[in-house]
Amino acid sequence: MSINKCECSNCVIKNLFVYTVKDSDLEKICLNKVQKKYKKGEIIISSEKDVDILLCIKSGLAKYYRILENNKQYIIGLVKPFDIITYLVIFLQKEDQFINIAAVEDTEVCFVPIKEIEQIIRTNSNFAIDVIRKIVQASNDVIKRFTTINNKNLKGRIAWILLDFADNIYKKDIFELPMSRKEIGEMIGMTTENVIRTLSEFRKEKIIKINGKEIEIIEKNKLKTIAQYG
Amino acid sequence: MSINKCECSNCVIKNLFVYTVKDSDLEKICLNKVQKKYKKGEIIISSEKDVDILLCIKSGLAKYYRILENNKQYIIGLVKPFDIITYLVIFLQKEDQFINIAAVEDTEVCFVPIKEIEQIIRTNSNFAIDVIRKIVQASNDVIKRFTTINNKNLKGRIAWILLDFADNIYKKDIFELPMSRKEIGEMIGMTTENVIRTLSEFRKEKIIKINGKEIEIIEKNKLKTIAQYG
DNA sequence: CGCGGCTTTGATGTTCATCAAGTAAAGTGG
DNA sequence: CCACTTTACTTGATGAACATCAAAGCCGCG
Repeated sequence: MSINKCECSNCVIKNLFVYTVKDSDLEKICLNKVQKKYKKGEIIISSEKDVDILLCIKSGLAKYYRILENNKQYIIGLVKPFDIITYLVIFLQKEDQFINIAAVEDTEVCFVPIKEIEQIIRTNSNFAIDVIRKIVQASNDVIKRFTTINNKNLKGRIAWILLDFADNIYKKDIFELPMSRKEIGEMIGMTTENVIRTLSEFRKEKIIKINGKEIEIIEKNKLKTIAQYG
Repeated sequence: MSINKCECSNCVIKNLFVYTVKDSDLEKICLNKVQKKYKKGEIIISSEKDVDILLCIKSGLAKYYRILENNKQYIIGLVKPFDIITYLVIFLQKEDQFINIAAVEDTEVCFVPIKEIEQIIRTNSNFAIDVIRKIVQASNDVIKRFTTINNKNLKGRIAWILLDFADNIYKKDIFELPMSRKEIGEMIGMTTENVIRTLSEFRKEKIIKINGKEIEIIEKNKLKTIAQYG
């Protein structure tokens, strides 16, 4: 992890803060924000600490997850560049906070102290409404993913997540899987062996090509059908 | 469904609106709120309509659920008296809104137009922060439930939900199950037959007594163990 | 009184987790 | 840089957990 003050003039984050934020507020945010780099695997937010920052991804990929009693990870979702990843955790009491966030790829994030954000919420009502909107949206995304995945068999789950990577994360039909087979299993509720087995089946059926971490989707329509009816 | 203006002087809802709400705001809320009664099974919020109200349960019990492509219900959670049940849906665009809410028991709810709430959010920053806090809390509850349930086997799931009814909903170890075996299955991801089978096993092992919809928990500690390790 | 939905139990088969064992890849320390 | 260790990946065999199918009793309701 390394810390740098960032160059606000060309900051990608600015575009994120909705137009409801006044220029003067933006200045304040930018003055106090800090940019950090995390290597693949490093923990960004731990469930053991208070979350006193709003955290936005500039590049890379992160996962948010829960550690269960049996010490297994349950990956709740991924967070990609330009997402603000601590929305679902802000203003939570420390004792209620069970979510961890870690870098899945090398990741650059931008910190803004919650105090700053709270100040803007308090003085700019448009921003307050907008924050609520975004939190509700994020929460609904999670609920939708869970209810979707839980109703699919193993083939359906793998098909679904491959399409998710292709369409929502990488916007390409050929991409490097950012996570291990184990982590994929932890995200869609299946064992490592079955993740591998199912990927292999898709390869044998020539629906995808596999080269280590690289996946190429060949027959997207078949994949869609499997994702839908599987 | 029947509509009545309610008696605000003895309104249980008042106590819900956090102390951050000024008396004058409370007046405004109370002037515009409407109380409705729903019979068991009636739909309170449909995913096909914009949600323009904040909705609080005064008595009874409601479920929020998604209808999946295969036309099955997925029950995301239950909402009990004094909970505000539309937090997770407010300010969502109609096209993103997939959650339905229906009465599980005869239910009395209190409506406040979102416009009113928005007005208070805009003028009372403490209230705005408090709304965010509550939304985040509600969203975390859902995530926690999903990740917990998904990691349990069938016995563990039934044990867990029985304890949930006893400890969080009814606060008694003897209670009437508010829902059918089918609905319970739809909430914890198992078939109706297996809900019944598992309940029967618990009965045979004398962990619970069953009399139709009435459940009495006899061996709570055993149930807790099963819920934890199952 | 009869119909449809809810409940219950048993029998059967499929899906999936677990176990085992081996190969490949990626870190690690001398 | 190479031997070493660990971690990730892969395939097959086995059994357990769970869904599905079937059949019958029960209850509420028009």
